[in-house]
Amino acid sequence: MNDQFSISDLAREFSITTRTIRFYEEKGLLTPQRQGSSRIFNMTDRIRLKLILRGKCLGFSLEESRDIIGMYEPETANTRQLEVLLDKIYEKQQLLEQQKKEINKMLKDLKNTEQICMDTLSLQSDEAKTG
Amino acid sequence: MNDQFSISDLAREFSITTRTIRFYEEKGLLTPQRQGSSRIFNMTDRIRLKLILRGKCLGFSLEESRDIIGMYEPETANTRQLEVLLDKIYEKQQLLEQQKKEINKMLKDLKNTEQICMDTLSLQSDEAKTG
DNA sequence: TCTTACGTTTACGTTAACGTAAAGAGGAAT
DNA sequence: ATTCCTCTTTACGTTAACGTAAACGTAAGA
Repeated sequence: MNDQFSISDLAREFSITTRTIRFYEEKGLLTPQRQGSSRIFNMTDRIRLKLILRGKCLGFSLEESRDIIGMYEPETANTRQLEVLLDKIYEKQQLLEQQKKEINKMLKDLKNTEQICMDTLSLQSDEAKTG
Repeated sequence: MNDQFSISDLAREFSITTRTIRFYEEKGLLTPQRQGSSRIFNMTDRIRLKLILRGKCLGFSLEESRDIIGMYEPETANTRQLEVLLDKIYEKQQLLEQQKKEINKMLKDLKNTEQICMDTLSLQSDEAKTG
């Protein structure tokens, strides 16, 4: 079945440990089915895991990732919940745009330092020739 | 002097605690001068602190920020160090570009969910009128 | 002179996010 | 039958990044 994953399937695919996956379940971020005592994950679980790891890569806590997951699944929400959700979405969008700005600043600075490094290196190789 | 900051000056400016600043010094990320027993920070310290906090916002550890700081101050490096530094810079650039991609994915998804929310809400308000 | 505000060091406490080890169950292969 | 592999639960351990509290020094202001 294309929609069935064991815990080690997912662990392998995303290069994490099974402990990590169990921990996420413990925290309520994943809710796999059971076959006997073994966990069976489906596509929804897989996507959630992907979101968690993406959030992690961006410096989000698991609690923030929990929010993010909620933002991806608005189907069950009522009007009030949807409004709260929209607010959260706006907020998160602002934060992401801000992060992009910080990244761009850092990239610009790194490019600058890169140039300095290369200039210095080429200067040193010149000195080696003439000195 | 425009280039002198007390610990609480910086704490106030960046909305962090003095404990945090002392902690960064303890870890060797900041190296303020002393006036008696009091710490005196200069512009370099301020910039370093800014870099640390920017890194933090992007999910970097203090050790990674230590690396970043090194990338901003290549003056003292010799040839070998510069080459290592360049490698680190390339690596960090890759990572930052990757982070930007993740952010864009997430922004796209959020925009999508936002639309769904708004559609659902407007649908519900229609139902309220006709129901 | 006393309080208030700021600074110091030392040191134990806390939280998130897992790591790691122990002890065991269930199924497949030799 | 036993070895191997994957799975389970329980539970203590660990690290980063500070928080918090105690106990103290110093200088300004009422």
